[in-house]
Amino acid sequence: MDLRRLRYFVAVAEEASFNRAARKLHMSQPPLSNQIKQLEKELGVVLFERTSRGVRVTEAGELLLEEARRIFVQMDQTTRAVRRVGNGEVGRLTLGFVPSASDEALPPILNDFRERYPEVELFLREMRPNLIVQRLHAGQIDAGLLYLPLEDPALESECVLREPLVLALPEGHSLADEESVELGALAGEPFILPARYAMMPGLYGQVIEACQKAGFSPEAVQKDVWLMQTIVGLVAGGMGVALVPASLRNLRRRGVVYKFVGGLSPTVELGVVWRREERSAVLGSFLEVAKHSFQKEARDD
Amino acid sequence: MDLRRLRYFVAVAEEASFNRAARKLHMSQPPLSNQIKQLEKELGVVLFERTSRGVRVTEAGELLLEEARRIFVQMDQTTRAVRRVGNGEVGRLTLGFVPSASDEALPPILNDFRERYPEVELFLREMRPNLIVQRLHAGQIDAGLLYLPLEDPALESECVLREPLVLALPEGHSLADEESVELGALAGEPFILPARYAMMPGLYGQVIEACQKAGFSPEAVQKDVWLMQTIVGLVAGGMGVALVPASLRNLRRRGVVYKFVGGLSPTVELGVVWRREERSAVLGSFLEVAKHSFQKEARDD
DNA sequence: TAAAAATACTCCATAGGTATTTTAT
DNA sequence: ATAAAATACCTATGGAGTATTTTTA
Repeated sequence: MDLRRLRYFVAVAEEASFNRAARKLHMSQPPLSNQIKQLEKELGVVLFERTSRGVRVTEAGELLLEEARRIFVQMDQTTRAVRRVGNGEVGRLTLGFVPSASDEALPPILNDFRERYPEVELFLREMRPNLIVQRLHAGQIDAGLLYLPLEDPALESECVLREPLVLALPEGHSLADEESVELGALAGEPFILPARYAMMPGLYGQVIEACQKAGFSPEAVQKDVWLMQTIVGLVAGGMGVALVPASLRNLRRRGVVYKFVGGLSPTVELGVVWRREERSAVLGSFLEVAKHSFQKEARDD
Repeated sequence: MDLRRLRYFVAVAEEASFNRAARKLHMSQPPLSNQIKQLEKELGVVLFERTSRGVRVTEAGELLLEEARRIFVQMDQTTRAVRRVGNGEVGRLTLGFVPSASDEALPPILNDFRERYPEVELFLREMRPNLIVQRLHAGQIDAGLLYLPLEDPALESECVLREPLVLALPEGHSLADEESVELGALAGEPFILPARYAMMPGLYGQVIEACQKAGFSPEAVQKDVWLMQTIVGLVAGGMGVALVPASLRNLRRRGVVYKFVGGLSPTVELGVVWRREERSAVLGSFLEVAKHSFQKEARDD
């Protein structure tokens, strides 16, 4: 019993006439009669009482009519629902992110995403970058937000926010009054360095690279500091200097001044990461929004 | 989205492989791939992630799989239900019958019918023959049980019980001691006659006809008596004699004796009546049982 | 390279069209 | 006599088959 015949049946039943139903179905009457006859044969049941001025459904036809309508609304609802899931308009998505992401990058992404895809359930989990990678592999999160680059063939990433590194100095520091500081002037200064993770140069890599380009290796007075807040705290305590993402300036803290780095200032990229082979539609939706909101940010600069 | 494609989809999803699914569906792999592709195109949604060692449903596919299964059970239940209604195994039927029918004819019919079609709701209404005809025309009852014949082109009837007419005499009557009575001997006797209805000779017609064949017209001391019990009561009261269906002998009443009529005894037919153009399946079931139970009765004689 | 899916084509079954007949009012 | 459904026959779309190529682990 296929749906075309069921459609034909409903049309004939509703029009109480093969001719009218055929017209409504944009076909001629004979094949319609044929299809109904085949449906009746298949069911082993007479569905219509044929009279000379039309047609009337039998009791069995009455039942089939009701059920057919029910089946059609179910089919319709199913197609809609499947399309919505397929287009990533509905579903769930778990996102892991490093705390710094919530300063600048995350809020606009979340706003845009919630507006465009209100029926996607979003689960947010703050975590360390290495955990993000691990959980991505395990399929426990669908996307991550962390500092690029990332050397992992199974993962793909794209920049969401590019920001300059700025120098964080203790208030009383000798360079604290300069307008801009050359990175080379920091050779020999005690540095507070962010955490480094295997296979993920990330922020640590950018800081080291920037110093090396300026001709020196930073002297680590403290390393593997996980939270940016902590780094800034240590700077405020006079333990040393640090290179931090510019958005950290939002974190105004007594005893710390931020200085732009002279010359071609080093930058760091916060990016979204996902499993390369993952094809889920909600992820697609999320990535679309994330990339789009990056371009918007870029234009705002 | 037609059901064949949905079936194919379910098979592929369950087997997690186009090849295995094709084998299970008794078809080759390429057209199966085609059908799935067309389904995906129609929905605008990717249903499978194709890998080199098989296939895995996407999130949208997962949803479609669930819904497809639901649709299939619904289709299945619908076909079953429609078949049952179409075969007259389920439904409702209202039957009108004259009181005499409940003596002999009705009980075995009802027993057989309830046994074979336990899911047909049966409504029974005792009524006069003219009402039976009227209600049949009005569609308020589906079948009737009354004394034949019936001259009505819109109705069809069939005999369910043929019984001889017997003579009911008051106990003290001069013929009460005879073994068998010739009908001719009743000429001039005061007769109690059953009711007559327009277009329905019925019992009245048979009595008159029997007497006429015996060479006389019955002398009506009382006519248009509706209930057989009343006729027998009047006989017991000595008001006259009557010809009644043999099953009335079940009604043993003081002051009445029943005598077989000699020669070729007149008979009367109780029959089932229905609208000629009515094609309902439950009616078919009922008529089948009613006719069958008549043949059984006939064999039992 | 081996296993599975995709592509390219060929064929035929069947849905649909046209012409006509049958049926019932 | 007329209107509607059934029948007969024809055409063509599209589903299914075979052979082959592409893809990925």
